[in-house]
Amino acid sequence: MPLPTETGRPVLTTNVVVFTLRDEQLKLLLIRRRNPPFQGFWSLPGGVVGKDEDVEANAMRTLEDGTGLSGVYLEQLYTFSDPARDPRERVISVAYYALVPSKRLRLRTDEDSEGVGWFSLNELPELAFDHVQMVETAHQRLAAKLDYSTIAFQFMPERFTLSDLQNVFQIILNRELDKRNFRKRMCAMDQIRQTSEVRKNGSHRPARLYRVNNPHEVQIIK
Amino acid sequence: MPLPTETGRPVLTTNVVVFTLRDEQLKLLLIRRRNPPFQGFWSLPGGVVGKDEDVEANAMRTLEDGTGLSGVYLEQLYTFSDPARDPRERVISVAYYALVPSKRLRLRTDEDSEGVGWFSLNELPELAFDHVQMVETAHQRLAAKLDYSTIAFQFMPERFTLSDLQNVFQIILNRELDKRNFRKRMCAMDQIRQTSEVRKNGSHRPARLYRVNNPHEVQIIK
DNA sequence: TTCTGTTAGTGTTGACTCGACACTAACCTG
DNA sequence: CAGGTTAGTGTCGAGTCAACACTAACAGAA
Repeated sequence: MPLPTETGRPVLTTNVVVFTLRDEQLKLLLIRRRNPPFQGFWSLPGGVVGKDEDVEANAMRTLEDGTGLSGVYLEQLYTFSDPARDPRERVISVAYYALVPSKRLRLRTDEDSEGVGWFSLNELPELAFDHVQMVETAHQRLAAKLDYSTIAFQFMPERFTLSDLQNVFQIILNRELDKRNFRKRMCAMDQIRQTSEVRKNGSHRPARLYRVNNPHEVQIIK
Repeated sequence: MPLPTETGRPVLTTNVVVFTLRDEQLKLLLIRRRNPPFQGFWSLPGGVVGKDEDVEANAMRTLEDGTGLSGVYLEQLYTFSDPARDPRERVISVAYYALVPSKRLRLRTDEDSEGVGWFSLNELPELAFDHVQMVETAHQRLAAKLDYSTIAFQFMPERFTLSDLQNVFQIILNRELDKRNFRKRMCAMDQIRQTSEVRKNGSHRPARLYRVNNPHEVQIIK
């Protein structure tokens, strides 16, 4: 299999679906396109992979440019390769998705003026290219992984309450969960530990704070 | 995001992990490399994606070249992009895996002389590039999907016995299963139907033949 | 014809998992 | 101190899952 000459090679890009939780909603990071095609449309952050650049490293860099964060959870999602997905010419995109705890994001209100914004999954604008498909695929994967991995903890700050955690699950799965069963399940899987601290949060009983045992690992359970 | 000039683009290829079941073993298709690098090593079939070619179509074509079969189950596995995975220059590979029923393959004994062969997963030769990693990833995915999809039926011929089917599961999972529980599970999921035929196979009770309800679909169950 | 070897085919039970369900505890505010 | 709000806790029934042993049907040999 001889390698082809440099002409005739498709363009390789990455895109990253960056999820976070804010205001009781699952949100994702979008960038407004300044140039054609799809000028003015919102799109997923992404970049062109250089000849000697690792694809995942490219996605990570894209993510850091968009959020200012490093060291967050990043996973390859799917490679999108429809020949017509970019009207200009053949562009193949390796899509990733990332989870960031909202506490680590600095909140900016003037995001839109910079052409960067966080959008609720329910209220997405029309997206450029095949990015809707990427978002749907990422959401499905995320919801599926809640069940059989410890991925949900990637959204959590260092200390959190069980109610916080339940909220995360409910938002991603888009349904309510039973409080007692949820707490039983979480404790049974032995991935979080009580701290000695509580959080006083208003005019009601304070909540015990927990922390994740291995915050930087995502384990497959079941 | 302006597209890069044609120089500086990485090469894009596909590789396909083609599984079949033969002689009570899970086997996969390998090709002996005629040229450097890794000259003389066995490797997964693959091809270079042309500028205007769909990646999946390329993988499908690769599969047809290797097996003479079309219309078999093919699924994207992962995109491998380590900058050092090809010693020549930057080559990115979108890996797929495929399942073919052995009944549909014409069996050739002189395969090795053609530089093409079926190898048991337990007795793989040293493989070129990062193809071992592709094989392992594919095997894991396959085993996982047995549990929550109807993928196993892709290995079955049109008519088969429950013992045949149990064998397929046992070989892929590499452990024995309980006959009665297995049969209960298979019948319960309502994906196969009895035929009126039986297979007389030797000096013992003949076995009822079954067929798959939707042979061309792989459904997610659970 | 009968006996033997071989694979096909069939149900029950106990352990465990999972979801439904309601009340008390602790704090703040007025 | 009464009322409002969130935190925190256990039981029971249903369903699922794994373990387990014997009979049925055929071919070939005696």
